[in-house]
Amino acid sequence: MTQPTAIEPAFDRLLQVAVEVFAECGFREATVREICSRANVNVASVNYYFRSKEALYAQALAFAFREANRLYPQDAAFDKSLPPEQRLALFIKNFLYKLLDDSQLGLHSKLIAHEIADPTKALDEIIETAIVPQFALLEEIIRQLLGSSPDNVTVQRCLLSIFGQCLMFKHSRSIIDRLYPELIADESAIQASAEHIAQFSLAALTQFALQKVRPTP
Amino acid sequence: MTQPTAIEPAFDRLLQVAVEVFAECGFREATVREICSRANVNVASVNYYFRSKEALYAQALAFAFREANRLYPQDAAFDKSLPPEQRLALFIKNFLYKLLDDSQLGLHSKLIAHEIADPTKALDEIIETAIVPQFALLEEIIRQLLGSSPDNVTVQRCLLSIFGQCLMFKHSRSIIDRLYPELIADESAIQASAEHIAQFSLAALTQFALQKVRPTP
DNA sequence: AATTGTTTTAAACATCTGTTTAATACTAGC
DNA sequence: GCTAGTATTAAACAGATGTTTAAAACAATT
Repeated sequence: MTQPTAIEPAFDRLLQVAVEVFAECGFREATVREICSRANVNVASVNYYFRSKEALYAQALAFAFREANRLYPQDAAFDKSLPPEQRLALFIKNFLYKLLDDSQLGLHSKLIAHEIADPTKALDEIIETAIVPQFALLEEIIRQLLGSSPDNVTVQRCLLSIFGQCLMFKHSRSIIDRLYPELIADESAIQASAEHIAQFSLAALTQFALQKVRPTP
Repeated sequence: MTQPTAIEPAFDRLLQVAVEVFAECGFREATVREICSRANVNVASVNYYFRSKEALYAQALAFAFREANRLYPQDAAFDKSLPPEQRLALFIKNFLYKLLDDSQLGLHSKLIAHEIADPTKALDEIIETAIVPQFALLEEIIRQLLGSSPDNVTVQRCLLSIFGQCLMFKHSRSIIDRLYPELIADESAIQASAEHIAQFSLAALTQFALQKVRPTP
């Protein structure tokens, strides 16, 4: 029971609870009163410590992202000395774990999911700080696997194919929960799902690489 | 300017506008007043013709689904006399077109997208009537391509891989609009994206089929 | 033309929203 | 112990929301 007691200052409690509530409800559905109630704090505190609900949201987003990147860094996939096949598998696994972590951390991806589905002003900054770097890393790995300088749109589409497979588990979670719950039942199931995506994508990419060299004989 | 004039009865105008507004805003964010305003109708009309906002939403959902299935039927992909490769390509193309159609129709997929991201009571019925049949059809095609009775989880994961690639264009539309707008710029770009997904998936599936026959030598 | 049933209307209702205010409680620093 | 700055509180504000009401307008039947 990590209940936010008075031992932590109200500011911190507020920020932490805000991450939770915004992750659950999204910006618009979340209410200041709910946040304050859970943090055992007066309604006026949000406007006292943060300027407004919107400002609190921005700070909560930034906080959640810092935490997520601290716990799920992509540095293994960044290692250029590894073979690209392994880097791809590492990238996908880490990304999926980050997405599906339902502990304190899963909140981060829930925040993004809400933000993507129903963008607020904060989306542009999120894209810059969180999404573009991930895209760039995966793009580099894909180029290594495709070889022989493929055209940009092909790389982009392959990138979306891979991200799409991963994000399916996040954005369509409500469907998977009802139709295929066993695919995300426990950690080993999640790992198996990650390995599937890696195999599936690798198979497609190597096939693409072959076709590139020997274009439709 | 297909502005809803008084020529159509208020009930129909209301239903039509409701689809639009719910598609734009989702159930919770949409307001009865906005719907009535756009339909040139008094606020009380929603509760007069439909019992409540929620009942209006349910009817709007059902209406949009009927329209979508009327304009984008999956009957070509259903044709069992076609080779599975072609059925897969047809399925993906039709599905993606349905998703990305921004005319009167795209509204249908926006409604689902909102519903999946932020489920209401209506989700269960949507899953039954709209999603399960699509899943079943694609599952049948996948089984045909994998051959030799693959285990269920493999089929399920492949299915999610394919749907995930398609849904990426819907659920992460806000990101694609900003980073890769050329991939959905016009009809030919969308068709090319559909063909990419089909090729990508087919490559992976045939590879999987080979591995199944000759398991990791 | 009067009566009936159906639509439409403006107004009000009750509740919830983010935000503000002004008073109170608390906590150093002298 | 008093004071200055900070933190917290209850109450109120102004606006929006879904819903209801009761009166008015309309249409069709007799």
